[in-house]
Amino acid sequence: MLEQYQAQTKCLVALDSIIFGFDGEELKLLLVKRGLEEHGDTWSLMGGWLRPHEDTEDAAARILFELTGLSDIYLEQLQVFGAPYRDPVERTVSIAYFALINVADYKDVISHTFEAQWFSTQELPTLLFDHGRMVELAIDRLRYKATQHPIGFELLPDKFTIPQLQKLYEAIFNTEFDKRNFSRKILSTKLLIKLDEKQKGYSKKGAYLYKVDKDEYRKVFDTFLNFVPNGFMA
Amino acid sequence: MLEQYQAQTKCLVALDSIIFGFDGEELKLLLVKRGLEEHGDTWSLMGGWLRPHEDTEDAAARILFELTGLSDIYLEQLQVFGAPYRDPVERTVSIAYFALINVADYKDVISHTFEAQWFSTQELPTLLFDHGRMVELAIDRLRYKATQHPIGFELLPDKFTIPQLQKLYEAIFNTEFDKRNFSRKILSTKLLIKLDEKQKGYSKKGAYLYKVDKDEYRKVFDTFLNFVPNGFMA
DNA sequence: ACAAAAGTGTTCAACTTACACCCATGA
DNA sequence: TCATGGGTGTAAGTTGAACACTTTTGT
Repeated sequence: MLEQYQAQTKCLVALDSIIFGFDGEELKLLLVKRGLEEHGDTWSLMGGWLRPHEDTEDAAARILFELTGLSDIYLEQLQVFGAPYRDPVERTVSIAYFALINVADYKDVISHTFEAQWFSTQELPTLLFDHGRMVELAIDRLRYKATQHPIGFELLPDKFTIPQLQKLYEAIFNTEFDKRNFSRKILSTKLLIKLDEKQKGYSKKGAYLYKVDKDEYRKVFDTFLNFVPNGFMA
Repeated sequence: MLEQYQAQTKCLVALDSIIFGFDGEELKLLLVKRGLEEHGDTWSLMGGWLRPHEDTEDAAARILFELTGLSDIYLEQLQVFGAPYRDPVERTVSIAYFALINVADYKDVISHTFEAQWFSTQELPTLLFDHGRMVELAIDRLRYKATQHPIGFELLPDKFTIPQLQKLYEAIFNTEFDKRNFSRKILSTKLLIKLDEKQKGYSKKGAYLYKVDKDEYRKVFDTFLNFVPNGFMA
């Protein structure tokens, strides 16, 4: 009975993360250049190996922490990449994740094993293996997701202004929105709480700061799939 | 340099498919009871092992073919399930896929290694390992997807009627729609071509048969992510 | 005083929803 | 002839898109 298990081939399991950040103007990706010993000086996604007794989600979070020093961040499984020769050294199945982090939180956490750098999603270098395809897919998925879920907040600091949020969505979709319509729509979700402070410095007038109503936010997220929807069909 | 690879642990990689079907009334799942030697008489998803030089997508399609005799069917990666002890026998990472098949095409392809049976999604048996969670996730995903993509056609025969399609969507969302609004909306997509035939037998009057405009269908699918959308944001 | 960004309202078109009656046919 | 399911139109409400001016304040 258990010979069925013995007879099967085993694979290395890697976890690679597409790490999105937003600097106020552009959507960015955090890429690493691994030490020379490994894959020369090709930029690649942040990745690592699954440990023997580790959950795959936990492993992705661990690896992300090792690079950025950040924990408790938005991390979603993207897809498995399992072409047989994707890694020429040895058969490896890679589970790709995408992460949304607030660039301001990522304050020069220096990784000693990796050289890390933010790249604009508009001009990325050539990436290792199939990492380029992973990135394309992740951008599509981020867009898809952002149309349906109020996911964008994950990329901003705790307090932010509506113009900042608009810039973020404009960067995600690579387009422009009308600010009157944008603010009306965003406020109609009731997910934002207006604070008494204004952000100063960026503009002369200053803009009101908002924070996310976390309870509402979670509610929207969890109940999202239980409705009868109105996209293509309903 | 390559010791990095040697030092890593390897896992078994399984592929498990959630196979959806529609019988005209209910949304169904095809489950199998593996031979007694293996996991007793617990119902489970159709699954198998990744072969040494096989792409993961190909493997999922192969396993599906082995059970159903069907090829070239809708198959989408759902998620990896990688909890360390999910399979008590040996560490196995499972890639879950969901498949949409037209029940009428699956005409008693008898699997000699497996006992297979359709179950209503409303009353499923207890499933092996974490297969129950996979199923829940797959149903959510099918709903999500069906709101955005005209994916439902995959579950119907080549020629179908609008009332049939409506029943299908009602089964997917477990709700009811107004038939006037439904047909207006479905026809507004321009994805259906009305045929000159009527389906007889089911109703006295008979209903017009339609087929999918495959070119349009592909177009919609491929371009779907390139628009600026109107869900939560845009 | 002026430049730069923030904030706010209205109108029109498109879409969504709710709702009811006649049609064709087989039994 | 009647029971069953198929097919169609309209009005009201809601939502989305387009559009311009006033406010604040740092320089």
